[in-house]
Amino acid sequence: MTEGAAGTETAPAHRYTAAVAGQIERRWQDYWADHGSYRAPNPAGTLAEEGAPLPSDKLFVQDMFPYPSGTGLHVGHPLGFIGTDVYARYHRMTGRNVLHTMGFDAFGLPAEQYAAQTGTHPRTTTEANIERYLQQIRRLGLGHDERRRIATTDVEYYRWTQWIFLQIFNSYYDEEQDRARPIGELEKEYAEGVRATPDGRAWSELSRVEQREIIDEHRLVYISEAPVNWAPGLGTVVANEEVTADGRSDRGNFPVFRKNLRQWMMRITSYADRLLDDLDRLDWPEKVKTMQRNWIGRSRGANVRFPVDGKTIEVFTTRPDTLFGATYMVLAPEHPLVDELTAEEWPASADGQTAVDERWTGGATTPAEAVADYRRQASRKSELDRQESKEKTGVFIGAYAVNPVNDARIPVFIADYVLMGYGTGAIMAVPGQDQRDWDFATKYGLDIIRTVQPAEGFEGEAYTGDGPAINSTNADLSLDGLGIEDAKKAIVAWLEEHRHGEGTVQYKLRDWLFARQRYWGEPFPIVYDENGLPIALPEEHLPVELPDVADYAPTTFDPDDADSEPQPPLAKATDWVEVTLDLGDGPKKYRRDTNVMPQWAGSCWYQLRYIDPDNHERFVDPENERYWLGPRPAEHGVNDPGGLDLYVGGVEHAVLHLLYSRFWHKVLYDLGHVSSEEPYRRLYNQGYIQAFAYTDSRGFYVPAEEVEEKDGRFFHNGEEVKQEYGKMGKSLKNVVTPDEMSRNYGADTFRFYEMSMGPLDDSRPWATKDVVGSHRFLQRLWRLVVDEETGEVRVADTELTDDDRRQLHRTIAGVREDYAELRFNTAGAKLIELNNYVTKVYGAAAATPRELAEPLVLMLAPMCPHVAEELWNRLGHPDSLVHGPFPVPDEQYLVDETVEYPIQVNGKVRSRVTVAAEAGKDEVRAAALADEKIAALLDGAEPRKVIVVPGRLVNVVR
RNA sequence: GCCCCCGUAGCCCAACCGGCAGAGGCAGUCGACUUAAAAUCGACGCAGUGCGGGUUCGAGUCCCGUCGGGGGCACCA
Repeated sequence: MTEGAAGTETAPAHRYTAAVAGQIERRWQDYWADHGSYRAPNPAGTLAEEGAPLPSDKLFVQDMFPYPSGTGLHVGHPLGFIGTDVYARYHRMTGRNVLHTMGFDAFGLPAEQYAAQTGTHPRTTTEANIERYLQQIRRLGLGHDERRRIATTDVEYYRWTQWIFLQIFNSYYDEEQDRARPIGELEKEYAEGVRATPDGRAWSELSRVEQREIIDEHRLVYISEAPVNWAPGLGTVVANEEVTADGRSDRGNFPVFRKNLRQWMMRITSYADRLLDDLDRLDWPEKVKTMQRNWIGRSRGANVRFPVDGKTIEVFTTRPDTLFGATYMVLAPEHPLVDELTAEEWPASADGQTAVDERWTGGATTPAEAVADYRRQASRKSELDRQESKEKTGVFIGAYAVNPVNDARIPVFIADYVLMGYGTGAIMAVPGQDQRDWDFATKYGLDIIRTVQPAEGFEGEAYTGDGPAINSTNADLSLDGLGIEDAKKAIVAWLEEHRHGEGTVQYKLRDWLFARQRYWGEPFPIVYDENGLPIALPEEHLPVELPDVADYAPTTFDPDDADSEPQPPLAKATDWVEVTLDLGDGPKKYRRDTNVMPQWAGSCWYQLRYIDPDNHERFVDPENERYWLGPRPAEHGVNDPGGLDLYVGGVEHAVLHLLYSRFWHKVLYDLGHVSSEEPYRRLYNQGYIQAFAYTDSRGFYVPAEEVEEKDGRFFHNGEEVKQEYGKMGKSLKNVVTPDEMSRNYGADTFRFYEMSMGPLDDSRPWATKDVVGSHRFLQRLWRLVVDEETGEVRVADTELTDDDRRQLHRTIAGVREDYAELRFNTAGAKLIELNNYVTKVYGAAAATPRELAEPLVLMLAPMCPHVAEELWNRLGHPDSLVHGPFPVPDEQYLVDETVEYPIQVNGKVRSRVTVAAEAGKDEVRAAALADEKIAALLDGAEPRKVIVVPGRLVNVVR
């Protein structure tokens, strides 16, 4: 009993309030830091622990690399971080060696742009932002191994990024062995004559420059004069993956132009098959796998060559079986053969009698004029126009090709529905089986020949379904009657035999444009010699440090000025660019490469550096890599590629980061530097926390926290406002920060709330008003252990009832399963349920049984580590619970002695009967039928059927 | 246009292999404490699972159609 209420105007002195939570949280955060509680020992190197046996059971959990933005975090940002922390903590408590840390992807545009505006060095801004970011996440009590923090901007880190670049640069893809090999082995093959030079001369007869040029063509990193995506408004080129569907830059939303420039490329296409096929070995969301599959875009088909006036048009088709139905051809307007093939004047039409169809000429008097006009029109169309209007257009170029299967003369067109960037930039058009070709053919009056018999009742136009081939016979080949697959095999064999083509595979995936004309990124470890050839710096010249420059920004241009040329900031650092080095043949003058790597570079391999963050000899010690990332077939199956045990992040990186990272990892694997074939065995996409925003009648945002709801309408200062749903952001005036949540409720409450809002992979709206529920739960739990008035521990060693044990062990079993399956919302609900039970039974009693209180505290620990530590400590345990124990369920309390069966009659519950748990089907059936309500309903009639589902229910069908 | 995911109570969400629609939280109502209020504590479930069909003894769960929301791809030959 508490004494009289006099003077208790405030809350009891020892209640779990935000202030108490704050003290506890800081105290335990200091304790963990002082004790290095989250340090995960390595097998070898500086982070190995002498004398202590290393658990073979390990877990490597990682969050996607955050960019330390200067604007600070809102409550949505840490969702995944807390999720991984809970998961990591649970496993750490069960005795596993858990590696969890967090670093920063710190190169990138914002710091550079800020530098350009203010003159502050990007490093200064970046470091300040990282510090700010760390303050925010430290307040949340994330159990990171602080020794393993890295930032991509650390010279010691990017030194190894450059080193990996050199590994890739110094490699080529051996198609026979299907793996990357050191470039030196290729050179040896040339030198020994195992491999022939392009022009057949002996290797030794070639000049050094010639030799280098041949070698350079095989490297996995190469310079190419190729169409790249130039964004004048950004002042840099960007990768294909960074261009949106409407032809703008992912970042900044500037127009992007295709332009031929000399640029660094990475030969990711060599890995297309492996990147695609190995998806099957990964435990990833299907959605992400599908996106990668689509991006790689493998299609199997054939290349077919069509003769035209002594020249040849080569096309790629996935439907070589329809070759007999090819009635015309189309080249992309920018196809290099167009100029060569365009006729002097319009020929007579195919039958040689009449003039050429006037629909084909675009009204021009000569084919050259038609082509020029059409090209002009096509180039004026933006990407967006092209997509919006799918109306087919094109012109005849006055030439006829010959279909190799039947010698038919078929007209050649140019049309912008054929893209230069895919396949060979030319197609054979088969209107009978392709809707695009059908549309074009009907518009221009071209022949349509069906070569697949449409299914019965087919009423569409082009028929793309399966069916027997028809109209597909020549002198020595007939496909007629064959299904699509068999017809493909037959025609490909025929094409190969007659040298008209061959089976082949095409990919949408292009090589990775790897250079950016910016300042705040990793410099290339490359110099150019007097011949202008790139030379990889030897390892001992690393790191190549970023020089200081006066002006951090690349020259940007009018976003629409397609003719501008990139001018990188590093080019202005002439003292740095012009360098004298001794690369083995005496000091010579060289010119440094002035590009920097794209931001993706640093995040391609950070999981490897987390493993061995201060290894100065290697980027990662092989023994440590094998321990943390190596394949574990015994646990994950014979196909296990290895990699992180859990990687959590947003789905927006589905293609870019995750594809690049896999690519680098595979190169490192091929070269023998890592034992794992994939970086991320298991991937999980957390959802997004979104928020409501409100606009007033003028369309301006009003502070969301000041809006009141009444009867489904919303008011701000009495004025009705409109509700919107979406992102959290300063401009939307709806930002809620983790800092204010920690201040108002404590970090543990915030963590618990975030986890209990719903499944981790769901997106959902933030609701500050709901947080109080989580806070009340922790208060109630606290109250079971600590007397709010006196602060004394109110736990005693009393005996539990059977009911207590059943409740407890059922909870333990359920919570363990939920934690292991990342179902933190239901784990939380089970803890609340148990807590409510204990409160009900012992809340008013003198004391809470220790046997209930302790497991409850331990099970809470992954989600609310601070308050759990505090209570565990007050319960008399001097050691931290970071490493457990975690309660284990006692099987005997998981089974009930009796089971209550609902009895349905025709599917509707009519009665209930309780029988012994071990009762057989017949006993349950008998008990059900003996029930008076059921007997009454049956009214003496024999039931038609009685279904007994053991442990579930009985259904009586009458 | 094509493909994928999701629609359960006023709101956020549970519900295993098809087996009693409700675990948990918010809000609400009632009660206790209080001079009062807040805080706290206790009690109370209002929907039949977006809609229409189908399969089944039985459907939130499986199938078909449809509507709504979210996402991906988009002339890829």
